[in-house]
Amino acid sequence: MGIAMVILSDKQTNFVSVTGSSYQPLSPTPAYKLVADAIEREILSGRVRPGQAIGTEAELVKQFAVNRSTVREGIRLLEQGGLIRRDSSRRLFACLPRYDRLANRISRALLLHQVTFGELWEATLALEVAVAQSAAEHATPEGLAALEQNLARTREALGNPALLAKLDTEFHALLCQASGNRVLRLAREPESQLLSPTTEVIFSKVPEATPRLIEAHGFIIDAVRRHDGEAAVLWMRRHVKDWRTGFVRAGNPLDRTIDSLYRDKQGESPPTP
Amino acid sequence: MGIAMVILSDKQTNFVSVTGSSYQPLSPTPAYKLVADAIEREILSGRVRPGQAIGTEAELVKQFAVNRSTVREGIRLLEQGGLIRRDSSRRLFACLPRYDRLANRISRALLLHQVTFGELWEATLALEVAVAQSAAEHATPEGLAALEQNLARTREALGNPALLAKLDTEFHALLCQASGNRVLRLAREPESQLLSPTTEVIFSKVPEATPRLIEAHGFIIDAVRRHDGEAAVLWMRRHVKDWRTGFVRAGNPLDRTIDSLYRDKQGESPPTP
DNA sequence: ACCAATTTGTCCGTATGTATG
DNA sequence: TCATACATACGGACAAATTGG
Repeated sequence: MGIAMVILSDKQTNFVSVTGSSYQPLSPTPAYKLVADAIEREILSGRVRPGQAIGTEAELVKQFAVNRSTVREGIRLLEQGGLIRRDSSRRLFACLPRYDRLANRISRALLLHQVTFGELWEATLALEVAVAQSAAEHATPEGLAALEQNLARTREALGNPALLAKLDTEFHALLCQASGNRVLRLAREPESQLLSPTTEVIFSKVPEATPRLIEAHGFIIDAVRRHDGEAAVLWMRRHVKDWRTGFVRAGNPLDRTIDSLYRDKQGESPPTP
Repeated sequence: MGIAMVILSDKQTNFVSVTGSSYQPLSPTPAYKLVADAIEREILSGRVRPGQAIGTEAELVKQFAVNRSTVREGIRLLEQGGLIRRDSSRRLFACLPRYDRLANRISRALLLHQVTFGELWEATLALEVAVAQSAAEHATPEGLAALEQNLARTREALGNPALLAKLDTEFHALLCQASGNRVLRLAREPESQLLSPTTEVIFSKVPEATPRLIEAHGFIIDAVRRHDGEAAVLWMRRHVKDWRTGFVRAGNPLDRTIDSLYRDKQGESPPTP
């Protein structure tokens, strides 16, 4: 019922009385957006915690005194934004926006903006180096174990480009997880999504890439184990640069757009939610 | 009309005939989502270029053979996702997802995930250093002029924390623009949004921060002018570290959550679209 | 395991005000 | 001025799922 008050007061500000006689409409916000905003405020302000239930549609209809379709339009806005979710029983819950959904959006946007491999690589270098540094500072034994297991599996994947690419992507994700930095995790996800298809091509076209990858991953793990940030950064930098070299050796120019890479692999569609 | 075919064939795959007698429903995708997906495919595949017009609602109704409400639900999904837009005449156009909208989403998510200043700072350091490097390599005279103008205005803003914070934020945005790397631009935007309120606090509580900021900005501009990436990186690193120091001097622990900072400044609401 | 009430998903038709040409 | 198209909102219908006995 608190929500209803909010929206009603908002509605009143849609019109401002002007001294004298007339009224001036002030960008009358649509009702469905007022509904969405009111609920969003509840969540962002912390009055409704993630995981906590929002009322049923019927309740919201009563509280806001609007039609169910209107409530549903507002809800759809928030659902699309990842702020609320429906569980199996389809009741509404506040929730934390999921990383992968956000990352998907960003990947899609970068594709449409026709960013080049070079731009993507530059950002990746910066982020991966930061991840290496942070992982060396914060890694736990469990994180290290996961990395070592990944390396072991990589050693057994020689000659299997698809699997190698998958394991390489996983290695960097695990390293970032070990760093415990959620901002880095969200920032590197889109780049990772977009670049993984290039990795496979490199492994199939540039044979020497595989041993160098295994060497680099091994040294990075060693550095992380010793909490030696400098060494981790050094090897990570080398590793990421190697991979740019591989991309060029595979016959691609650095200013090739990422979406042209996807367009070539006809079957594979770009990241879709 | 090509779109209509797509959706019709999709509809048929909702039901799969099983050898013998019965039919098995296969997660019947709602009609409005089929509409949205069909249009999204057109855009992502490049068959519809950003800026190009989509049909009117009535045309889509005919093509998909569904009710207008259904078309509108689908359209709203894409509009919310930033893939299509309406111009002044309300006709539908494909468009490039806007950076600031995406960045807003991410900022909101990071807030809700209760990331700490430390996490944010770590990512910012990495990205800003990369920006400095890239800007030194790619900056044009126009980009440099904009940076210099920003610096001049900063020198005149002494003692005005709010304006200083605004100009500092602008400086880093301009530098990133000068680098010409759109991936970096999108990656650093959310961090920038979330951290700008902390900047203001620092300037008001830590007097020595202002001259150090002006000094650093000046040296960064010099380095960029000389295309001296190393110097640009050096000064940027110093600058970003300074700012962490300022945050601590202002009395905050590094593991303070960002949303707690926003909650304190009651008036200022967190980033809303 | 069955039934009845509730809730949600989906879709349709209509109405009103507004912007466009 | 008028016709058209659009945004918004409402009301309702029916199917399917969920809940609570």
